[in-house]
Amino acid sequence: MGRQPCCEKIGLKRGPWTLEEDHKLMFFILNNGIHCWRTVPKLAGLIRCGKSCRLRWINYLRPDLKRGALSELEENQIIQLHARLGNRWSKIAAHFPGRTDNEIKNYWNTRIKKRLSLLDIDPLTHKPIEAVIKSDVKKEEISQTSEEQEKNNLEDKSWEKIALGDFSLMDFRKQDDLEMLWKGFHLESIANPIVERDDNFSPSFSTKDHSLNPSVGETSSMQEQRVPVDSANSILSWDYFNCLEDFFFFQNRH
DNA sequence: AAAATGATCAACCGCAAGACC
DNA sequence: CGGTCTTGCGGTTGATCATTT
Repeated sequence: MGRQPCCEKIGLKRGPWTLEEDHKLMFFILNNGIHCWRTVPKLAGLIRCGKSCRLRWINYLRPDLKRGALSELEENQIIQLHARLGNRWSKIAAHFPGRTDNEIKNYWNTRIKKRLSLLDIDPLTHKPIEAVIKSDVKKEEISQTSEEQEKNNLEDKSWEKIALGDFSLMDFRKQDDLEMLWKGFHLESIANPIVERDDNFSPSFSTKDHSLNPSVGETSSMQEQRVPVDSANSILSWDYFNCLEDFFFFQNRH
């Protein structure tokens, strides 16, 4: 016997929520809290499934939601976190109070992915696309000469400097140099910007926690457990991406 | 002005994990 | 210990709005 559906779907309303539905759900949750999503629609007088109500609450109605576009700082943090955590959107969202996993996932898919692609960075691996292709080829090669190794080390060192914010080595007027470094760039090994906190980190953006007492939200205790991930542990600055972006823009104009 | 195309994001779906009995 | 239920997650879809042709 297969699993039963989360709810009886026949006759249930689907699609965009109306203002009236939002009011009903919000009024119910703020007055009663959530004990079982399955029972919420019935008790709140909604013709929706519990899953739909849960999603609506988490992604839209929660009082602690942060509205508006993500800041550049947040965007940079998302990129760094994605490099460490991959597509674990709920884990990433846990670092951004008031933001939802859905929001961050959408932002990644519609904006950051494109931005990285424009910079020839593979959004999956966070490595330059050409380097990814090259590394695949290299896997098939049995050995590498010491001379080549020495050259690669030098290239890596240069990127390390840049990642650390030391632009003194870079002469952006020489595109050849830039391309040479670009090819040798290995983001993952250099950047490693965020200490893995998966296991000891605060519970994810659990709706259970704050939804049981939505008026309180998660402002106090949960936020205290969160560890800011911005500058402290970050070796790689997004500034240098912007710098490259500006550089290419400048080059294309001339 | 209309059609085509692209961008955005809310909402849905199926699956997996954990809780419960 | 196994079956069922509930919740949460990540991938995907499709409606809507904006921009381009």
